[in-house]
Amino acid sequence: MSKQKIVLELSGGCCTPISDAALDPAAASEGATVFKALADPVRLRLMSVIASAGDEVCVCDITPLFDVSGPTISHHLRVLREAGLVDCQRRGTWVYYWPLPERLEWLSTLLSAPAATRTGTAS
Amino acid sequence: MSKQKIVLELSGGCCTPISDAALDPAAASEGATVFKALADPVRLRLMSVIASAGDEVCVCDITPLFDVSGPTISHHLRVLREAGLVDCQRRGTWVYYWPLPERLEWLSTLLSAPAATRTGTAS
DNA sequence: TCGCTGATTCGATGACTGTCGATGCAGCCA
DNA sequence: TGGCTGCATCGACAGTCATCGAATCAGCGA
Repeated sequence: MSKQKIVLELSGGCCTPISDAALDPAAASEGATVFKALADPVRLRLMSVIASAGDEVCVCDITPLFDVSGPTISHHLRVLREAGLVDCQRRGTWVYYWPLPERLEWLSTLLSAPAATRTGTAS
Repeated sequence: MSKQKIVLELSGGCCTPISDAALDPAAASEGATVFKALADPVRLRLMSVIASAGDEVCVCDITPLFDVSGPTISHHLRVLREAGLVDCQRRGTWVYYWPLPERLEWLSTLLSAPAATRTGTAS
């Protein structure tokens, strides 16, 4: 749970018709949403901080690492949360965040073999 | 640097300071740029079409697959090109695009183990 | 209960981005 | 050479996003 191994392989198929192997628009839209969540330096670092911690991280430990205001951090964390990349829980005064690795794995799959997602991408 | 199979581990240690394992801002900025290039449904499908073809693809074969105008396709292709995800060459009347897998591999690395990039990109 | 701290939400704003039509450039063919 | 086709670039515009300060909510301790 706090440690996982990811093995991925790039596939370089050579004979599949492009219109057949390509991502369908629905999967592309969902994928783009998740990529968009990581398409910001602050959010990418946030994700990195949370993921590399291996365990849950308190917001109060995250905020001082960045040069933006608290509300901005909160906004970015929400984007990551809505993208399914992290989840959080309030415990007393503090709020803790932890990564959801499945989503990252799904992204890796999308990157390595876009065609593979055609058969099952229902969220 | 260009391996075809990637095996990585998220650091599950309980004692690593998060600020130590996290992506440095420079790497985060570069990563965000590439993610941003994929953070659009049209571009993600474009990338998928080009990557899944396994070979170079003519723009004239790409354009009819999408519901946007030619200039828009051209714009998105340029974004992918500037992100280092694809490259192109004019051959006679037509322009051909092909994928640059190294960049996708680099992204996969970033996704699987953000901390791993410290050894290569730390200032 | 009251005040304090931590985190989120709200509203506003400046900057960026996706899209289009018009235009320009490169190459082919009659 | 002149006309045609394919693709890129330009300029404009509407929509989205990152960011902030102010306000609000949740929980703790005196």
